[in-house]
Amino acid sequence: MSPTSPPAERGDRGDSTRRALIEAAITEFARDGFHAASTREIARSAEANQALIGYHFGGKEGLYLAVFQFISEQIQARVGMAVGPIEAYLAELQDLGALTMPQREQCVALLMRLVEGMTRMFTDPNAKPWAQLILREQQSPTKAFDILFEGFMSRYLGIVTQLILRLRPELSRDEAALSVITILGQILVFRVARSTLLRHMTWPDVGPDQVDLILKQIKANLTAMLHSKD
Amino acid sequence: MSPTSPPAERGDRGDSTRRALIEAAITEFARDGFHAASTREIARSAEANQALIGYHFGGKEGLYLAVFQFISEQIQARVGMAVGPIEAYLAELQDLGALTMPQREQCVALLMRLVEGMTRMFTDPNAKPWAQLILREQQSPTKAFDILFEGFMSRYLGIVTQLILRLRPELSRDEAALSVITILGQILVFRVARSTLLRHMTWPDVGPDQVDLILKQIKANLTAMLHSKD
DNA sequence: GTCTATAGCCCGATAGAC
DNA sequence: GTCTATCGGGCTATAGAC
Repeated sequence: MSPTSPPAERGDRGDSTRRALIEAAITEFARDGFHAASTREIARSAEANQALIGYHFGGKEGLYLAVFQFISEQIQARVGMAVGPIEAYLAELQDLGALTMPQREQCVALLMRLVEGMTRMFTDPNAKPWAQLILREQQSPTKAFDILFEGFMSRYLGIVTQLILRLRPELSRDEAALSVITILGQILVFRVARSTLLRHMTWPDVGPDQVDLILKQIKANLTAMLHSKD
Repeated sequence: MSPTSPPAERGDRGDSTRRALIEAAITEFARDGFHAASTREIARSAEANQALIGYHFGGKEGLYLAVFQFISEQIQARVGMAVGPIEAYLAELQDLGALTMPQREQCVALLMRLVEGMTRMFTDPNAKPWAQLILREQQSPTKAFDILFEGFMSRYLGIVTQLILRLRPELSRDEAALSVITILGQILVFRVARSTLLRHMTWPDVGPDQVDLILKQIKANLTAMLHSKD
């Protein structure tokens, strides 16, 4: 079955244990990283036996990878749904030349929706552990990073880049790709530099009202970037 | 003298040991975080005795804080130099109304220089351990984050915000402050999402040529933001 | 598939000689 | 200030009963 299947048998019991261990592990690994998490604490939090980590995942590292596999699947289910239709739409436009005005507006709308979705995902308090794990993995990538990149990042960045290229055809592929990274930066910063954000803005927290302000700012920047004449 | 002085005596020997331990600790703490670093390994790398960490810094945590004190001072020496004169210039402009064209151009030039300095600092391979430590501290801030924020972040963000406010007087203080965060994001992303960057751009590494491209992109975005009419 | 028990290792802190 | 030696504890992995 899946590459992380237990060596023997199938059954609800084992599955629910695996699931509980993964969910507990997400919290623990996110808190202070791989090394700071202990398998004892994960097992306690999952109300499972510590030895089962070895049995189901081969060890602490196997559990870590299973966590990323799980997260990647969850995000694909959440974001990937929107990506497919856009890829189809872009393929449709492919052979055509310059965009008509309605097509252009449609592309802008799609771009905004993608950016909004990603921003909401990264600012959602429920996704905090995911975000922390992903960010940590970026700075010293292990095999887990490949799972993430292949799982959803690659596709997401790809369609955003294509949309930018459509909207600013004078850009080279590299210029468009680089501008996508700066857009990503404007989204990530609200998770990455959260402490700086709160202190600089003197916000008590990032709640729904703050997310609205953040989205307004990012969208305004994006609009400005799309109208830029350099 | 300094708050982290050893409890007794003064001398070159102790100072150089302290310094060696701090520099070794920067590397070790940066690698995989506070918990993964071991005092034994730090001492070995500093060619000092492990027990001296307790003597000079009170323990592992004291050494961690001393590392951030050191980094904060280094960055202040590097960035702070530029900040003082700009603060003075902004104070000069304070009572005046709308900017004249040459004043406006001067403000844009100062802003660009600040952004370029920060970008170069964060992309400099030598600063990689600093950047890693700073970023980790943001996500689960300890006392060390206060050292950083008070040490240089606060002043830097303050003058950038003031420059933006001068250049776009129609913005509220909060709008200007938020746009500064998105600028910060465009700089940080090249460190934070380094793995994604390399894979997405298919760059082998971030060298001087890539930094030039990055700067060009960030400056173009900034220009677009400053000319935005919303 | 789940459990207990433990082997074997590395850790941070510190007492005490110099 | 620097060193050696060690204490006490937490860790992962695993053997073996059920």
